[in-house]
Order: sequence, then structure tokens, then C-alpha cells
Amino acid sequence: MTRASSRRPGPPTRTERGIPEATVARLPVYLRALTGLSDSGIATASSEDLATAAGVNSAKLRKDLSYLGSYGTRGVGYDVEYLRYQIAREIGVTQDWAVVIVGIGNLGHALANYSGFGTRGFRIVALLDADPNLIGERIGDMEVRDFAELEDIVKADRVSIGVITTPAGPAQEVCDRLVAAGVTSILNFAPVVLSVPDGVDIRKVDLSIELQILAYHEQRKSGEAGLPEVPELPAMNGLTDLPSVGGGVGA
Amino acid sequence: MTRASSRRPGPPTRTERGIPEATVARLPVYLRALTGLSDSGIATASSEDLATAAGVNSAKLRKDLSYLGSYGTRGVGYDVEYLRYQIAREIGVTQDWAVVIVGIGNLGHALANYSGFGTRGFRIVALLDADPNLIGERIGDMEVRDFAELEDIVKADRVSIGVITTPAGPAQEVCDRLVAAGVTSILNFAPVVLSVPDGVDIRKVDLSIELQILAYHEQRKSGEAGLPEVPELPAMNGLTDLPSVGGGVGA
DNA sequence: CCGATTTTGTTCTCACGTTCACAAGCTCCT
DNA sequence: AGGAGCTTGTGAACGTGAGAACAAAATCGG
Repeated sequence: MTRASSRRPGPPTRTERGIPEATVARLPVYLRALTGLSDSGIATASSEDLATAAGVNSAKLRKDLSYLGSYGTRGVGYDVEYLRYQIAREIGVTQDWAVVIVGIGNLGHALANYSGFGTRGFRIVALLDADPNLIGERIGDMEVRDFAELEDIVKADRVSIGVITTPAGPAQEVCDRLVAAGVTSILNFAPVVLSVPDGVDIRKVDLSIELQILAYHEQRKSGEAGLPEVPELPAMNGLTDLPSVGGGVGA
Repeated sequence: MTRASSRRPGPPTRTERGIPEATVARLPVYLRALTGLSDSGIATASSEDLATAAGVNSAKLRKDLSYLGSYGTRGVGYDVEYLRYQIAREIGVTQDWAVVIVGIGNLGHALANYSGFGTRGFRIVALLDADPNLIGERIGDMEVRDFAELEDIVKADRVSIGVITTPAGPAQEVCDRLVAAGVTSILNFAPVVLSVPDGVDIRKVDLSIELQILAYHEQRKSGEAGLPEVPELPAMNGLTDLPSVGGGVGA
């Protein structure tokens, strides 16, 4: 059925199995929405129903799903279980992915305990930290192990995803070690920009950035007319008078 | 080719002080990069330097900054402290924002302890939960208070930002209460789609979605040629045989 | 069996975001 | 002082994404 071309050679940018990144980012949302409908005993849902459950508009949802194939039935809608399976397969969560968490501070602790972590598809195989005081501590049914064991663990359990929950300082080094050990996907919670070689995917979750984005819009709302009115040259007391120790320009 | 000449010559879409959303999302990154440079004693930086520190390309960075005004000096670069101040002001973190955290489970705990939270600009004024067993518990220098006190706290401290770290179940109700109390910006960690009235901003941080996006790309890498090869009609044993209790189409 | 009705899949258009390329403007050296 | 050398700010091309609209396909009632 896939009438790939047969049209104008104009925009052939449709990579045969390349799904737009924006769509990929929404597929997990659809998956969750479908799971919710399924749990409610709903067997069939229209794009409108699904879109409402997922918080998007129905045209966008239909277009997104069309990248996966024609899994709906015109005049009827989508079979919830069937579509759920197809999306899960496309995302890759029909198989299990081994995950290590590095940095067992407050956040690492929270993630280790987060049951919803394994929304099926992900299996935490190790909690790692370099702090001797933490090594050996039990969290749930796991035990914190020495970061030095990383390479062995990655090889033994075929770990492909690493989660970094260390402070900013050691994050890049941890990242390098993960990559060297063979991890090819990283989820970073440390507030730094990590650099990785090509072929390694990295995603960032940054609390303070999210808050700052909210603050920007908040300022717009409350201070609609009360903005600081652009102090082009504010009192730079003590700001520009830095020692200029190693500045690229400082004398 | 481009016969778009019939359009308006000058796209006045430049809302006088309207900064593109994509740019807003990067400003906090620039702010952090500038702070890092500042801490290193760097007084001046070129767009190339900054772009490297922020993990973006320099053209994008320059365009982003141009929305704020002309704060650089041609042939020289940007004064680190001055630019930092301007971005901080634009985002709104030169003032303090009062924040409440609702749901003091593992994640709420972690956030409450997260010192970097107050990367200056944000002040946690209350930790709330509805569980009597948690109320009164001390976390750092704060104490968990009853969610019922929400309205009083919001009014007293002029809280405009709420962070939801409850499980999925109560999240929407908590959200509604926050909005009713006057909170106009929400950061949601619960794995549900929340609906809010116009005028309320909401941002979502979702661990399992991030992991699933990584999984998708990971599958592409490892299984380049070994994909399940589209089982158009997989064994739907027990999947389509649901009771179809409330399906819009059942019967 | 056929037309009315429903809902998908797709096309088209517009808006947004990214990148390139270069003129404008600043500093420094001769 | 004047030109060489940088670096910013921006105009224009390009690519991606969103939404409206509609033709195609399936069901259902008569």
C-alpha cells in the first residue's frame, strides 16, 4: 500500500523509514494515552479521542501516526491494543533496555526508587557511585556499586543507556567513561553541557532551565507594563571591575 | 524560484519585545555559560567562545542575542558580566520568584534538597503534601506542611510558580487547586497531560518519555538491519478480546 | 445493493527555526 | 591617520513543523 512516490519528485525528503524528530518525541505520549484508554477498557478510539487524551490536536496526531503506517480504519478509528503494540515496537520498548544510573545523590536515589521508571522497556541493572561511603548501600532491591566496575557491568549486561545524576563537576568525566565503556545513549541531569562523539545520543533534563523559562513568561504576565524599562547602562558596580584574570582580552 | 515577492516587503512579525520561544529556551543555557566564564575570570568572550560553552553554533547564538538588543561590540565580543546581567534581566531572574513544591515523595525530597534549585532567582517557600505522615517532617531547613494550607501560602508569599511532584493520580486535582489559588506557572513531573486554563503556563519534565526517545534512536543504531520487519498482523492473542466496556464503538 | 455518514490518510499552505554569508563597525598596528 | 583584521548583527535561503481542508475508504441503514 505504501505509495511512497508516484507523485511529484518535488519533496522526496521523506526518508523511507525516517520519522521526524518532533513526531518521535510525541510517540511516547501517544503510547501512554493508549495505555490509559486500554486500562479503561476502551477497545477503539478515534483520532479525536486519542488527541484529547494526549493533549494535541487531531490533525497532528493523524499525521504523526501516518509516518508509522496505516494502522487505523477509516470510518471507525484505531484499535487501541493494536496501535499500542505498533507504537511500542516502533519506539523499541517491546524489548528491554539495560540502564545504569551514575551518581546516587538525592536525585539518583529518587530515580532508583521510581517504580514508574520501568514503564516496561527499561531495566536498571546498576546504581554506581564513586563515594566509598555510598558503595554497598541498599536501595530497594539494589545495591550501590563502585563506579570502577562500570566497564564490566556494561559488557556483562549489554548496557546501552546511561543516566547521569552526578553534580556538574564530574559529569563530563563520567560521560566520557560511559561512552568509552560502550554506552551510546545518555540522559543527563547534571547542569552542564556535555560533549559526546558522533553516534552517541544525549538528552538533557534541567530543572533550573525549566524554571527560568517559566519565569520569563511569568515576568511577561505580571509586569506587562512594569518591566525594568531597559536600563541600557545599569550600575555595573563591581560587575565590570573583575580582576580579569584570564580573560581572552584582559591585559 | 522564490516568487514570494508579492508578500509584504518587511515582515513586521517582529513583535516589538516578542522573543521566539526557541530562543527563550536557550537563554538560560547562555546565562549558565556566562556564569561559568565569569567564574573563570573571563571578562570578554566572542560569540564563538560563548557558543562553544553553551553547546550551540555561533550564528544561532548571535541571532538569539540580537533579539535582546545589541549588547556586543564588533571586533571585540561580549562583555561577560554585562551580557549576563542583560540576559538575567530579560529572563526575570534578577528578581526572586516564590515556588511551592507539592508532593514530597522521592522526587519532591530530592528537589527540596537540591541546592542548585536556587540558582538565584527562585526561593522555595513551602513543601506541601496531603499525607499526614509526612506533614511536619523536616527537610533541610524546611518543614512539610499540609496541602490544605496552599491558598494561604500562595497569598501570603505571592507564589506564582508551582512544582508538581505527586504521582499521576492526584496531579490534575493538585494542578486545579494551584491554579485556583492563583499560581500561573506550573512545572509538572507527574506522567500525565495536565489541562490548564489560558493564561497559565505549564511545562513538563518526563523521565520515561526521555528514555523512550533515547530507546527509539538506540534501536535504529543497533538494529539497523535487524528490525522486527513490521509484523503487520502480530499475534493479537488476548489483546483485541477486551470486554470493550466503554468503547465508543463496542457492541 | 446503494447511498449517507463517519473518520482516516494525505496534500497544501503558512509559520517558525536554523544556517549561511556578508556588510557594518570596532580596535589595533604601522 | 588610515588600512588590516576581527567580530557582530542581520538579510536571505533553506528546512522542518503545524494546521486546514479534502479525497479515499470503511461501516451502517434502508
